[in-house]
Amino acid sequence: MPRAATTTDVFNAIAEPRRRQILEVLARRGAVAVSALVVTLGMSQPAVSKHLGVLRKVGLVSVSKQGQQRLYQLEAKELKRVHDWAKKFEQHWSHQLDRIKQRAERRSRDQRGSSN
Amino acid sequence: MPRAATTTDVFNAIAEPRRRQILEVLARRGAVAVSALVVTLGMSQPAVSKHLGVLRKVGLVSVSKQGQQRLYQLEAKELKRVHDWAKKFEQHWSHQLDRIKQRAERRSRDQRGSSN
DNA sequence: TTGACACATTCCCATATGGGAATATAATTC
DNA sequence: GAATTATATTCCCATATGGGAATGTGTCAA
Repeated sequence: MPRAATTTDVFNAIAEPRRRQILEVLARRGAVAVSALVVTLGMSQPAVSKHLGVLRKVGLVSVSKQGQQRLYQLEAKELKRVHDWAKKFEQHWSHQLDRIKQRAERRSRDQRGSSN
Repeated sequence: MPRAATTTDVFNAIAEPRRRQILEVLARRGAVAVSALVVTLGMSQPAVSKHLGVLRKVGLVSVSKQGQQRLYQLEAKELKRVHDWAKKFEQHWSHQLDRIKQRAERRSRDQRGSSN
């Protein structure tokens, strides 16, 4: 079995850094035309269109026509799914950070006065 | 340029559903041996080992030896990066949900009494 | 030493990729 | 209609994939 298609789901779609970049631009600027993305990202137009196609297939962006332009817009609710998934692990990373902090504190305490 | 390697970063690593599953199991059960994962996930042992290799390369898990077993453990701080990235878009999805709610409320208000 | 076990690695293959180049399509202007 | 502009699609290719099968490696036990 080969790697799953990038259009399989949000997780596969956002694996590509260029596509994450596109989402970030859309988040900042609202509805953006393809040509504007081409300029902003310094990519070829076909490359941008293909990435947008992937993002669209997984529901991360939506399009609307305006004259001969296509305005792409972020559909953030799909990103909430990523957020929610990662959030499951929240207590784990905060616990681990706690442990690191505790160890650091213990070390500095031990250094200040090992005779205590 | 082909697709980036799965070991490139956390985003590429978690694109694979099996690997997300593995992380979830590790989150629930702490330090887990490979053979236990094989049973739990119903995958072949080489498949599990390969996925663990990917997760390890991007720092999502760590290993420790115990006899002939290898115990794998979640390193959650790398997942925090995913969480933080997605969180950037938080206001977007909550705003969008707000707009949906507002529209729904307006509809029901209009239906209850268009004469008001 | 010889097995037996736990795990990692290698070899294989069908398949999807991202990007460039070229081309197609659609809307606008003249 | 013809030329122009904005975008999408197609064709190409080097490359990485996930899984199965087979094999390698390290550790324990007798």
